[in-house]
Amino acid sequence: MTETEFDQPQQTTPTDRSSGEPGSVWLREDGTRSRPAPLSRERIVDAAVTLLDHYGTDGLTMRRLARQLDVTPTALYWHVKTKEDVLDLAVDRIFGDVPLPEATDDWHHDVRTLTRNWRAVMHRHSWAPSLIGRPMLGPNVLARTEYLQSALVRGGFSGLQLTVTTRLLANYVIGTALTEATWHRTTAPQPQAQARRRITANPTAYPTLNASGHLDAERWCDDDLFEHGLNAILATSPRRENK
Amino acid sequence: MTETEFDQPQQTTPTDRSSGEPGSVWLREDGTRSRPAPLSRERIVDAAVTLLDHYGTDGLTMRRLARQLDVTPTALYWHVKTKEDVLDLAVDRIFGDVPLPEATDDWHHDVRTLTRNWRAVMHRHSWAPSLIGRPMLGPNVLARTEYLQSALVRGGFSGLQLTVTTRLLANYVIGTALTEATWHRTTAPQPQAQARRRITANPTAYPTLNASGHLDAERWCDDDLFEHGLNAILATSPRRENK
DNA sequence: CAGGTAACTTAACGCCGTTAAATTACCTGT
DNA sequence: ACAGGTAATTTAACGGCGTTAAGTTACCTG
Repeated sequence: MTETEFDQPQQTTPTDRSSGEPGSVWLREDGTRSRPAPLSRERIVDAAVTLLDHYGTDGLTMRRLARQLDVTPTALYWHVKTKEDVLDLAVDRIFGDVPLPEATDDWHHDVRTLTRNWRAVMHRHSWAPSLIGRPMLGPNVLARTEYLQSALVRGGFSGLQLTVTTRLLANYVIGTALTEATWHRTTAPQPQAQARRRITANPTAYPTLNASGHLDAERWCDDDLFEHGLNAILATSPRRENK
Repeated sequence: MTETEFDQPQQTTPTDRSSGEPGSVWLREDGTRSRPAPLSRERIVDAAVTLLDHYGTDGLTMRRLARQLDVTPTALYWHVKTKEDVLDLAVDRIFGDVPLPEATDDWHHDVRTLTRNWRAVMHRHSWAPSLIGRPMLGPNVLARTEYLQSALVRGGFSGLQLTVTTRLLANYVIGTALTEATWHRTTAPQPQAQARRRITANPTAYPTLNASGHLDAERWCDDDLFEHGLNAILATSPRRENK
């Protein structure tokens, strides 16, 4: 970072601080990656995702983020208005990692592939699901919604049923990712064992849980359970055109 | 205000302090009831829920919590090991507010009522959904799961399908509550309008979203959408015994 | 080479969660 | 009645946090 003398591209700043026209933030498409390391919104978000993956939500700190970028904490505030911005951008960033498969004539397959990819990304960044509790309005999020709805339209959905099924699918994925991430992050076997003990200790209070094999966590894997739930949703198709 | 707790004397404490024997804190010998209002775990959780309802997740502070209880911040740490404990207890507390309706012979109706109540509680405490990203092992949470699964068993579910449908329903409710709480808490019309503008500005990027009426947020109310999604799930029953 | 602005640093404020030690309140046994 | 012990709370303090205001440097332009 010592060679700062000869770089002329000087991209226009991506920050519309405090009064710029909205949306200009997302529009930047410049490909000036010849720059060594001047610090930019993208680099900040990249580092943020790295830290989040590594240390979790509580582990992301403006100070730690700055240290990782060899910069003073306050330097971040030139490119970003607040820490919440960083989180919003990080969420949308990983949504951009969800591959949108090419649309086929089998819309069932398309929906399955999209939701599978979506859940996989959430699973890879287990901090993300609980952060979805914030306005999901980034371009990557919107692109995913667009893809999902277009597939459903191809499947014959429209009107009320289209909206219902879109939300049903999205909320199922989100809820699944949230609970799975929680359970997976609870590496400590202690609370799980405690809960199990509490259930088995009170067979009168939890008769069904004891009898249904709900406790055998390893009985079925999460992937299969998710897939079956997805099939159940898709079985409510308005028509039976494909497949 | 309303003392709805104090039952379930046999349940062991969900959090044991300092790796000691579990339950020592909760373990209430009947003789120690004479104290007027000294500060207890219950009072702490009550105040925490109040603060969360009023100020949101970020508004809950150990110091503010203590101030509300006319106590020094550090006094809380006698009854609670950490702030995370408070959050866990608060989540389980509001789960206790979900009424478990009396089981009827119409299991569809029972499931609908339970999930409706569940979603209503989440809607009343909009901070809760994003906090579900933590081990949900409290007694109230387990009671709700027990009720849901018993209803499904009555409906003829078993084995894999039972687990699949349980998760499908639970994750649908959780995801719905999370997204709805998010959207509802975003009182600021600015970001919503921004997103809408971005969608309408790029009709080629978001053709379906523009054509499907996805933008007309007021076209259908959330309650109806949730209910229809629920019906779609319940339509995948294994048998058609009731209704 | 002067000036202006973009990018970053220095310094500081107030709040946060949490610990350790000191202090008070309360019950019990003699 | 009083000594002693334990339960409950306070006093004091530490380090880290997000963020702001003001100062400083780097760099492009004229």
